[in-house]
Amino acid sequence: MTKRDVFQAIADPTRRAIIALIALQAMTPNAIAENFHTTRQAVSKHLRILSECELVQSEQKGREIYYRLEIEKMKEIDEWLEQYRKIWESRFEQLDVLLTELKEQDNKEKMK
Amino acid sequence: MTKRDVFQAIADPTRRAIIALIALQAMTPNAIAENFHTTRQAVSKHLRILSECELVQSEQKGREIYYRLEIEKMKEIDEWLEQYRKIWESRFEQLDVLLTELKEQDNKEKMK
DNA sequence: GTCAAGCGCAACTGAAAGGTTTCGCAAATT
DNA sequence: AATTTGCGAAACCTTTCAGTTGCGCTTGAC
Repeated sequence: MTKRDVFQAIADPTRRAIIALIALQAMTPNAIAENFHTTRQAVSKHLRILSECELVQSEQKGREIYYRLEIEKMKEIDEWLEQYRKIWESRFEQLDVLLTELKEQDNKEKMK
Repeated sequence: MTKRDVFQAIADPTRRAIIALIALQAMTPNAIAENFHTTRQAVSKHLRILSECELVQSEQKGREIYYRLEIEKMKEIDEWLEQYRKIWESRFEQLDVLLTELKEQDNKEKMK
């Protein structure tokens, strides 16, 4: 019900571990819980939070429920990061220009 | 003192706004607070959290303290995202292959 | 039909988070 | 020297969160 946030979802280390776990193949809550030192219910709660922000989707198979990562949603984080990537890339370019200039200067020195 | 996490730091929307604000130029707590509907003290608390995980660095100038974004630290998020970026890029390639095949098939149809 | 397995949901608990208010300190202003 | 300004830290309050326990529902096995 509460509007969940992707950033809030990935804030918890257990949830990031769950994401990593189901990234390649869908898993059931029990199977996920076996990988941690928590109960199935705790995992279930995390899965609910991940579902609410659409980072995860579930599919019922008999009495089992498989959860899989909605990788598209991860792009949202990537998009947010993009603005800062631009900054550090531009700084790197500036550094690169600086290094190139220094190199050229150094070469001129050697030519003398 | 408490070991802070970058992911926890960016979980709060106010902190993300602060990050965006000081990304291009360092600012004082008061100047930052003017942009939000909170007190300087609240901003100060956020800055402390951002400092603890080294996302932000401060520099004293007289009685003012300027906070600037440590953009290098943002790469940590990018690195975490990298593993998932690989996944969605590989899926895109697979889709691309599929589309190409469909196109070729379509061309063959037209040749008839 | 009976029983076990696999779940989600609700209630409870302790800890942490975000915000406000108050205080004290240091640097600039007068 | 006295005052103002800019700040962090501590105390406090309220809300949220992560985890446990207990319960009830549905599905599959016997």
